Parts: sequence; structure tokens; C-alpha cells
Amino acid sequence: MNSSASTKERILTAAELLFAQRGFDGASLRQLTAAAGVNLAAVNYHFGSKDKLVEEVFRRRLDTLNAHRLAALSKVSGRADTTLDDVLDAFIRPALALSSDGSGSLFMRVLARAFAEHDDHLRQFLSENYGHVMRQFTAEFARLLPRLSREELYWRIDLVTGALTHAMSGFGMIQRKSDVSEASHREQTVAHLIRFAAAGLSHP
Amino acid sequence: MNSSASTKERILTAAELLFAQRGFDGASLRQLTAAAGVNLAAVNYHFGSKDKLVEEVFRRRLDTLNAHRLAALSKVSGRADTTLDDVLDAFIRPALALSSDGSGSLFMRVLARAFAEHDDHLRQFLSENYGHVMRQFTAEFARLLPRLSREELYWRIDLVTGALTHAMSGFGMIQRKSDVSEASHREQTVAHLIRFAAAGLSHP
DNA sequence: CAGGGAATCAAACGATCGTTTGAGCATACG
DNA sequence: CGTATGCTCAAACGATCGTTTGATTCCCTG
Repeated sequence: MNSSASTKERILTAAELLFAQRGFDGASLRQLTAAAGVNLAAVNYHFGSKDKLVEEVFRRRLDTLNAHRLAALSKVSGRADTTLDDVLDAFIRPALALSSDGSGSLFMRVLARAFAEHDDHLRQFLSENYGHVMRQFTAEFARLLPRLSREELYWRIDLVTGALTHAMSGFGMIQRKSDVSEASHREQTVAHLIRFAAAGLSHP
Repeated sequence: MNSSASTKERILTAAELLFAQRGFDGASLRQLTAAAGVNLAAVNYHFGSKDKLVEEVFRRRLDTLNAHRLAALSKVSGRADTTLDDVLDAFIRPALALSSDGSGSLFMRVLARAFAEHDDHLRQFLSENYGHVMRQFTAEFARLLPRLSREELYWRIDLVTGALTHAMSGFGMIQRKSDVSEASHREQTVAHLIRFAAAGLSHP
């Protein structure tokens, strides 16, 4: 573990890894603080409780992820020449960029766990802090797919969300071949997911 | 809890509910046996350990689910006039039938949890016992989508799996309107998922 | 009716959990 | 220099975990 980072950062990084590997319940504070190289009491001192630590793990990544998503969306939102692919790109590319920077894909696995857990408290936290992002994207999807009823649109967005979360949490993610650069591999993956999502959203 | 069922069945039913609600770690044997109305020691007596109980929860549902899937697949497999929708129907309909019979949708949530957990032991158990089903469906998809490379096919099947698991675990599942019968609502949902999956699998 | 294996029971086992405590250490300010 | 202040530390707290034990009850068979 990087001993130059602050105690809080080291805890957050170790927590992200262990939450991805063993789940929120499965990862104990003793494993976690040992991996981070800090004292057991440091979690409660700096974050208050284990639950607050979980929230901070989400906040740290989702703050930048959603900022990037909204920035990308604002560039294409409302324009007459915007395509469905443009909006999906704004949604998918920032998440994949997160997955590429070292430990980033771990966070998508943590997010997949949060979806699988039907924990009310965690869902409310995510909804309160980051629901507006989904709302903005949904509005733009609705504009580009006027043929779909609200019910139909929600259905398809939900299915696409499931597919993307599943894929980006690293399940069947095709391994990068050694003769392909990291950047071009990511570009291929983005194109891949966009094509799938666009087909699922806009099929007749 | 149904006091007429056997102790093993009552444990399995209560376990399915609590595993869906709180996860495999989060649901304790004390909560579980109390909900089932049996003694704490009954789990270890009848199943050997908590891990074995988890496996039995999967086995009970997947045995019949996969039998139905393979039976439906065998009716359309290899025929010249079989369509993609036919194969998807064979895959989706049995799962949705499971979701409809009372506590069945709980099992899809348990399955979604199993996907989110990257637990090696559980994944190996599922692969060993039920991997052949996915292999048979994959072979049939490959036959009907000869244009796709193996890599491309695996990608799309993985994305579809994520979408279906996500949806059937009851996330955004549209509530049945009171003026629609259960049977016709299920029929609509099957058609819905098939259309989405077909679009995602076969798009150009 | 007597005997015996299967099932259930209350109770306890050691281990591990999240959290709290109070002493000890560092650095910065009057 | 003395003393706040922020942080780290080992140790302990009570609670809960999965599992085991040994006695007791149940029910079938000979």
C-alpha cells in the first residue's frame, strides 16, 4: 500500500479493493486497516463508522464520474444534430475511463454489488446524491426517442443499465490483446458498448 | 412460515428469502432458522454447513429451471426454420415462470447476488453444475448468428445476460396493472425481454 | 411393548465483528 | 518553554457469528 498517501486516502483505496472482492459485509475493518497499513481505530476516527466509509468510497468516485458525464452530456444535450450514439458516449466513456486507470474497474464492481444489494439506505444515498444525473440522461433519451412511451423508455434504460454495469464490472470483459494499445482497446470497448446500447434502446 | 413442509424445505425457503434480502453473509443462521421456525442446529444437521445450504438453495431452483430451458431449447435446436426469438424464448420464459410463482422472483435476486459476488467457489459450483446449459444455448446462438465472430458473440451474450439478470431480479420491473391478468402480463414481459435481447444480439 | 436410529432441542464453544477508550505521540502556536 | 490540537496506537468492550455437543424427544420396526 502506498505509504505516502494520507491515512484517509489509503483507507479509501484499500476499502474499494476489499469491498469489490468480499462485499461490504464480507470485508472487515481489521482486514481493511491491515491492508491499508493503518490502525484499526482510524476508520472510526476519520469516517465515524463503517457505513459512512462505504458512502465515502462511492462519493469519491461518483463525484468525478458524474461530473465528467454531465460535462460530456452538456456538449450534446438539446442540439438538433445530436445522435443517440453521442449521448451514450457521454454516459459510457467516463465510466470506462475510470475503469482504465489502474484500480478503477474495482469501483465498477463495487457499484455492481450496490445494485445487487437491495439495501434501502444505500439506494437512498445513491438516489439523493446522483439521481439527477440519471434524470438528465433520461430526458435526453426521451427527446431522441420520441416514439417510445415513458414506460417503454424506462424499461429499456433499465435493461441497458443492467447490461453496462454487468459488463463494466469485469465479467466477460474481453482481455486486451498484447498487440493492442490500452487507448485503442478502450476505444474499441466504448464503440462496442455504444452499439449494443443503441440497438437495445432504439430497436423498433 | 408453512409449518406443514419438512424442516429442510422450510429452511431452504427461508434461506432464499433472507439471502435475497440481506445477502449470503448478511443473513445469519439465527435469523434464518428463526424465520423458518426450526432449531438453530438444524442447518448444520441437515446441510452440513452454511456454504452447503447456499449450494442447495441454488440447486433446488436451477435444477428445474435448466431442465425447462433445455427442454424448450431441444424443441427448436438445429431446425432450419428456427428464429432467434425462438431460442431467446426458450431461455427467458422458464426463468420468468419461476419469477411468477410466488417467491420465485426472490431466487432471481439471489442469482443476481451470486453474479455480483466474484466468489470463486460459488462460481465454480455454478459452472460445474450448470455450465452445459449456457454452452448449448451459445452453440445455438452461434448457428443463428454466423456473421459474428466468437469474440463478438461472447460479448453480446454477456451483455444480454447482464441485462436479463438485472431486469428479472426485479429492479425496474414494471408493476402489473390491476386490469391485466397475471398470465398476459407475463406474456408481455417475455415479449419485451425477447425483443431487447434480439436487438442486442443481432444488430449490424 | 421394547429398542434404536433419526430428528430436535437448549446450551455452550472459540472466533471475529464494529466500536470505544485512554494513553502516547507529533507538530504548531502563545 | 509550555500547552493545545490532531492523530495514532494497543487494548478492551459487548455483541454476534458458524459450529459442535450431549441430552431429549419422536417415530418406526421387530
